[in-house]
Order: sequence, then structure tokens, then C-alpha cells
Amino acid sequence: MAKDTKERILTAALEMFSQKGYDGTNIRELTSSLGLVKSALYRHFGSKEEIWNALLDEMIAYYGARFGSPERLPPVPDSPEELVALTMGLVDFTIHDEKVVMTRKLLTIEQFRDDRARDLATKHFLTGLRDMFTPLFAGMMDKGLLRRDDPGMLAFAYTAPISALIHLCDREPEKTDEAMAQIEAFSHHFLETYKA
Amino acid sequence: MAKDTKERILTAALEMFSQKGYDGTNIRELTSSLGLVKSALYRHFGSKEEIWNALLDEMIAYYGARFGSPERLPPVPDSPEELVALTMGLVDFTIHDEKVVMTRKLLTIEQFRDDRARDLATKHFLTGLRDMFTPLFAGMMDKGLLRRDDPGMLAFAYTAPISALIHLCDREPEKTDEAMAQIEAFSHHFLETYKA
DNA sequence: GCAAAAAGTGACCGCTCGTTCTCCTGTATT
DNA sequence: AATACAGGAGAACGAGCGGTCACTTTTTGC
Repeated sequence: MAKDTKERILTAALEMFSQKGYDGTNIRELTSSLGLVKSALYRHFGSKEEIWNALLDEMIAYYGARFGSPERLPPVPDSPEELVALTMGLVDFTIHDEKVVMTRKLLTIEQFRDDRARDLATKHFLTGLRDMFTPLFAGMMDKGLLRRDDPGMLAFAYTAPISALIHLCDREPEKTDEAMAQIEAFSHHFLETYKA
Repeated sequence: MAKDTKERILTAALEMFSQKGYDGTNIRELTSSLGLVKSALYRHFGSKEEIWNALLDEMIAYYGARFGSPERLPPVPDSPEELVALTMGLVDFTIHDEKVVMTRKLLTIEQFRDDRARDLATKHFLTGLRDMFTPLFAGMMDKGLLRRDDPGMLAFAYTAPISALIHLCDREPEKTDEAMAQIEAFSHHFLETYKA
């Protein structure tokens, strides 16, 4: 219960910041949730803001490693059903993975207070998914699974509504099942609309 | 400089809360921006939280008056161009009206801290626009301007991407022109896709 | 024109915040 | 066994917070 304290602090900070915001979180509560006394925290971080910055570093690095690199792209689906399955798998992960949910909530809450959070928020909420699906849709057009169209526009039209429903799940978790069903229905509708 | 102090406090509170969040706002700064001393505020509101609740009451009432009633619906367009024009008019208003922008930012920031903010956020960000465009699209289908389809699904597919770009403008105002152009392009693409 | 009520002032209170300081303890190194 | 050191404990700090109070000024109603 010593060496990994720094990481445990970051984990607890992500949880508290995402629930109460940076300003709403206090060091006493944060450390006592780890069975520590507040002064012990200052052996690992120089200040509250240093925790915030370390957390952002981690989130940026995690996002880059997981979604940033082109080689991490999923394979181009061979059928419409495969795209639906791929979508639902991604959505299921992103909605149920605690760390990802907390990251999204934190970015939502703090996007107007910190420039780096702002930039990462735009990636998470808008450009990230779009840039991921653009080459996918281009590939599906090449395979004759989708009608010829602007792949970037299609990716935007596809991912933005899904992203809106993911936000709904963050906001009202009790509607998760309903939202998942809506996403699946939307995915089918989209494919029906744009089929070759 | 006396009777309207209560309203001036609410206006200043909306501005500060939307920028720094509820926790990040302090009464001294809020009142001094109005040329008052903090104790004067307590003639009008019993506590900081009472300001917050009054603000939410106002936002809920404003939303209900402006978007909540069915008779406030815009007329069904007579042509695709008219829908684009209607959309761009709405977007232009919602992006440039200071009070609306601040309300949206505030709801974004505080949606996880307050249940009423959470509910209003869902209306602002998801269901409100969708419910507004559903009868519009149904009407356009009746007029033969759109192919027969599920109007609610179309409204969702239309408004969610637009909403995502409105959020982008809130987050990165310097991208407003770009976002407006994207919305217009998306609107045209949507109409081309779903034309009868 | 005057009394009463409303609005504004400035000093002050208790509390909590982030942070610091000194001391203690367990562990690893030589 | 002695030493060094990292990690934690606990008291204390100054500052800033939301909120109160007694008092003065302004506005209002008769």
C-alpha cells in the first residue's frame, strides 16, 4: 500500500472530478476515500492542479493510444449486419467501461475551464468517431455495400446521432437500454437509407 | 438602481455560473460586478443555492414558453430550400443569442449535479429539436417533399448532427463560421438523401 | 412632509479550503 | 546493527468562502 499510491490517487481523482467537478472536489475527501490523510497526498503531487494536469496527460495519452492511430482502425465490414455489430460493440464498450464514462463526464464538465480539456472534448464528442468511420464507409462504398457518396459526410451523419445517445446514457443511465435500442434502430435505418 | 436588482443578479449569475460553474462562482465577485457589496444580495436571495434554483426556474419557464408549446411550431416548409432557410435561421439564433448560449453552457456544466438541470439538458440537447422537427417532416412527407419514412427517426437523424455542431460552437466559438457552413452542407445533403 | 419599509453598507463570524510543517514509522541498503 | 529515506500522520496556517448583523441611506405610501 505504498508504491501504487500515485496511481490510486489519479483513479480516485478521475472518479471525484467526474462526479463533482474540479472545484467541487476537495483534497480531504479525495484522500480519505483512499484511507489516507490529506497531507500524504502532497508526497505524490505538488498541488491539486498538478493532479488535474497529470489526469489530463493520462486521458490524452489513453485516447491517442486507443483511437488516435490509423492502424487501430477496425476492418471494413463485409456486410451491413457487420457494421451494425461493430457499432453496437463499440457503443457497448464506451457506455459500460467505467473509466471511459468518467473521462467523458469530466470532459463535459470541465471543457470550458481548460483548453486541453476543450480540445480533447471535441475529439471525444465529434471528430474522433467521424474520423474513425470515414475510411470505413469509403471502404464499404468500394465493396458496393453503400451507395457512392461523401464518406466524411456519411460518417458525420452516422456518428453524431449515436454520440448524442451516448451522452444521454451518461446523463441518464437508467435510459441505457432504451438508448442502445435506439442506436441499433438508427443504425439499421441508416444502412437502409444509404444502401447501394 | 433598485427595483430590478433581483433580475440583474440573476443575469449576472447566469453569466458567471455558465463560465465558472456553480462551485467556481463566489458571491463577492458576483455582486461586485453589479456595483454592490455581497451582503446586499441577501436582501433578494436567501442563499447562493436559492439563486441557482431561481435561475433554473427561469430557464425552465423560458424553454417551455419558447419551445414547449405545439402552437409555437414553425409552419411546414413548402420547399426543401425553405427547410434549409428555417434551419439556418434557428441555428443562427441559438448560436448567437447570448442568453441561450449561456443557458446551454450552464446545463452542460451542471447536468450531473442537479436533477432539474439534467432533465432540461436532455430537452435542450436531444428531445427538444427532435420533437420540433418530427411534425415538420411529417408535413413535408404529406406535401410530397420528402419520401415516406418514420418522421421521428428522420427528425432525430437531422437534428442530432446539427446539435453536435452547436455544441462545437459553444466549445470553440472561433469555429462558428465553419460550423454554420457544415450545418448548411449537412442540411442540403440530408434533403438530397430523403427527397421524395 | 413624514413615517415605514426596502435596499445597500461594512464589519464580522464560523467554517472549509489547499497547503505546509514537524514528527513518526516501516523498509531497504550497506 | 546502523543509516538513510520514502511514505504517512496530525496539527496548524492563512486565505477565501457563504452567510449574519447592526446600522445608514433611499424609496415609497399616505
